[in-house]
Amino acid sequence: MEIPKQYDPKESEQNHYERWESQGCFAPEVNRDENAPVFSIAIPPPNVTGSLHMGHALQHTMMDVLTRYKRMCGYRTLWMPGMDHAGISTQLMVSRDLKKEGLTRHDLGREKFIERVWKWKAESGGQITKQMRREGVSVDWSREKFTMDEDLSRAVRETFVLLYEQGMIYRGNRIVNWCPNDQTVLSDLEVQKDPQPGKLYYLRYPLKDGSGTVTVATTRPETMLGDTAVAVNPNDERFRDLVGAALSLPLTGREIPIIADEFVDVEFGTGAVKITPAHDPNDYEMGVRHSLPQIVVIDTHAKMTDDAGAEFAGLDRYKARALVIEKFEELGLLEKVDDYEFSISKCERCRTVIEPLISMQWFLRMDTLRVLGLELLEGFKKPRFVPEVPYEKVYANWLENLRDWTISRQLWWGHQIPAWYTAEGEVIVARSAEEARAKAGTDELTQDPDVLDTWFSSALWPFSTLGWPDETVDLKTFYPTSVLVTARDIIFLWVSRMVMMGMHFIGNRPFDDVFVTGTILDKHGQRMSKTKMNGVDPLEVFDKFGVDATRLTLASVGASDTRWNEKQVESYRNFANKIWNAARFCLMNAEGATVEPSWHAHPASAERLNAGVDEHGQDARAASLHDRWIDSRLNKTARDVRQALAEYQFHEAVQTLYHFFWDDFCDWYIELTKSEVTAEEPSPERDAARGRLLSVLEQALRLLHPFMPYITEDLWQRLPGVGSEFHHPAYREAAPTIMLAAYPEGEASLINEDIEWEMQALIDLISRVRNIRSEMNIKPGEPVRIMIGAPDEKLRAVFSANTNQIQRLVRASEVTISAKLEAPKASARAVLVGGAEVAVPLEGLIDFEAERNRLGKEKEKLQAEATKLEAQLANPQFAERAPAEKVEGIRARLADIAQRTMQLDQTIENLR
RNA sequence: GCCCGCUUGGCUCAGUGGUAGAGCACUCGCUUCACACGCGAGGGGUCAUAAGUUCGAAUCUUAUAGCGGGCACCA
Repeated sequence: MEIPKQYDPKESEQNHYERWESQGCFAPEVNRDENAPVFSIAIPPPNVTGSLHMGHALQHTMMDVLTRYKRMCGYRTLWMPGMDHAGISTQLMVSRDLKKEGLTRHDLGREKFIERVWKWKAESGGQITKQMRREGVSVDWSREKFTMDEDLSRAVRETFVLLYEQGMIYRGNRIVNWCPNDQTVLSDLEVQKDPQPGKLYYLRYPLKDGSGTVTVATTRPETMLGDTAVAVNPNDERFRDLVGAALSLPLTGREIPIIADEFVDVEFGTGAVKITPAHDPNDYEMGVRHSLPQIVVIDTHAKMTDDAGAEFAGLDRYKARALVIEKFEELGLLEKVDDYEFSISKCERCRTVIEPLISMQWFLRMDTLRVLGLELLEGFKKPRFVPEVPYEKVYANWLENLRDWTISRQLWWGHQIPAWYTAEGEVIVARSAEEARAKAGTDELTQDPDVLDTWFSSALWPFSTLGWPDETVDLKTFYPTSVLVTARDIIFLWVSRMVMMGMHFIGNRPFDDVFVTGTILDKHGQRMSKTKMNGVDPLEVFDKFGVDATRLTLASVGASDTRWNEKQVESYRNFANKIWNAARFCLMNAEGATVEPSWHAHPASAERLNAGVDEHGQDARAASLHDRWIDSRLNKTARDVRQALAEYQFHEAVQTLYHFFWDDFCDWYIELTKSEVTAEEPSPERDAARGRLLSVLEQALRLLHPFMPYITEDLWQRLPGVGSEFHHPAYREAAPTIMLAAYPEGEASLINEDIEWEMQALIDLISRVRNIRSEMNIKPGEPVRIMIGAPDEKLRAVFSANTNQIQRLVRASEVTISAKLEAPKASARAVLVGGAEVAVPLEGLIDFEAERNRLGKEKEKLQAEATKLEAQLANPQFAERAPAEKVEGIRARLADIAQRTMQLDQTIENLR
């Protein structure tokens, strides 16, 4: 069999995904066990306009690891894919295309425009789904959803109608965040505060009676044209006598009162605040409290209205600002202008400065909904946030302070609000136009032109995708989902809303756990963003290092933020290559052997392997130390990986697998089994060793598969003897694939600490001798004799059973083992565990002084440790209060050090 | 302003109340019949600073500094 020396990720990435998908391996129906436990994930639907970025790749990797792992464990597994219609983004993107043709959406009209958007979606939308296939995600594409699909739209209308009927949705004239560029209202969460240097203007308002002026401070002088009061704190001595007095508002000739309100901060500015109820959220509230009139002076295009006065009408808000200041200066009413840094609200999408406006919009009342979320959290600890700190607190805190949600948007692309108006202005909310006409008793209806906030439909995602409002099998089976994997920036925008909607409509949480991933930063620690152009394209990383290596890198990010480090991907690329070459070795020596499906699950295997050391080497088939050792290590690895994944410790799982495969399997097991496996002549022993090697590899590939789907499948398919009988029992009928193989159990009975201790003694021996070779500058090809002294009988047995291996791994010509070491004076020595010693006779090669120094250094190290331990032991309170096992451990360690030190002393003395 | 997180070898990061870990980088030696994307052997950190709790703290508490993030109605 020809296998190249270097792993080519592209080839295996091309060869398996299509087969997995077309054979239905991703669909839960592949599982034929009716009683199988269920695992489900709803993907955070990417925007239809989007393309794959690191954040997606990160989340998708984690979700895929979990999904593939659970599937291999026999769960009925559904990872639901889909996309979000992304109202504003998509509308803007299509509008931009139109602009190139010199058109606006208004030229086309609503219907044609929407047709155009659908056309765009069919042609170039959803690029990301192709890119996701490259990632290897095991989502069930046969169930793919889009938030604007008819069934999901129906769910949206249903929820809207129900919420309206329940009095939770209302329409009202409120102050809202308005984007003058996008020409739509935005929710609080779509607005970003940007700190900016600006000016604080101090304006004088004359008292009507001419007895003086009151100075107010403002960052937005143009809004003074809409002022309807000046407010002071009722406890402010300075203004006590002025409350109730009238001011003459400059430039307008209007008369406005001075009112008292607790809200006013005595410390800030002058202590007197101008109140513009129509153009500031706080002023709006205060206006409502004091029944102040609302004068609209800025329109939806951020231009001044006629009510701003003839001089200002039609001016842009910033031009108006300059003019207001100019006028105040002329009138001698501009007291001063200070430099001032403050936060300005901007549209998250287009960065235009938000204009607070009073506008008729639809709102969703949050008072009862947020209580549902809080009760679920406080009463049932659901969802469980991982990591719990800080997200649970942040989430709870946000729910506590939640305000009503502005759900209408002045867009065309989205779910049009299912509300109709009669000629008389009566509001009819219905599931369809027919229902509305029936309810209204007339055909003369106009539907509300607005659409719903994109996040409204996203909030329904975990159940709308499963068929709600119908009571489908999918809904019953897969809701609540098992876990939500997401970035922290949409905890409020999305996570909390899914919880509230899920509780309200299904009466149950949408997911058990929320795993919040870290963020991948650029190498300077900055967030990756389009505007900064500092993003790393995952597809380029795939091309350069392979998908599997990238996935390992991403899985290692876990829950904390990490700077992008290409070196790390490179090292995992090397790991993939290591796997490739280990398998290459196994396959090059596979003749006469096959993988045994029952190898690890065989009822007798544990018994057989733990039958005890066969000191006579009678059972050549399975009694070797390294065979039983790799078994123990493999099962411990499986156990640890399972545990790590249960706690979403992806990094831990990757580390465990990496070190098992590279250190245990490649560096030791393959090396120790090589002499058996590479024997020239066929023999039952050789073929048995080959079979064991292949079986360990096969198990290791299964362990790695959730993280590295491509290379593991590629290699697994090449193993002699693999088939559907390797599958988890739930998948026996499916065509052979590693993705349906049973995930190794991590059987406790196969984890054997005695065996691991024995193997560790062997590893130590080999390492110490190699160290001597290296330190003594013995040429790699030069054979040495080694002499081992071991008073412990068990250790002697371990070493004698492995003399061949020792010879091979340290290039020894001869290995002698005795209870007491009697080596020539001219030897380099090392002290081992259990009072054992090793000596390498080096006639003529050894510099006695250098060797004494080398041993002296080792002794110093031991002494330093002993000093610390003794001090600890000498403390009477330590012996008294520390747990007995700790004290015992330290005593034992000290005894060991004492023995080694004594042996070192003797050795050093002998070298004189 | 309030809240939170981070600060561990040159770099990127794990970790933990009881003898400091990995990968990369570095040093030395190797084309040893799976792999130079490799093999073997090494060097390197008083775990930001200070005080406290404890028999014992890098790990818990508090304060400080630097960095990062979230929230907030300061005109």
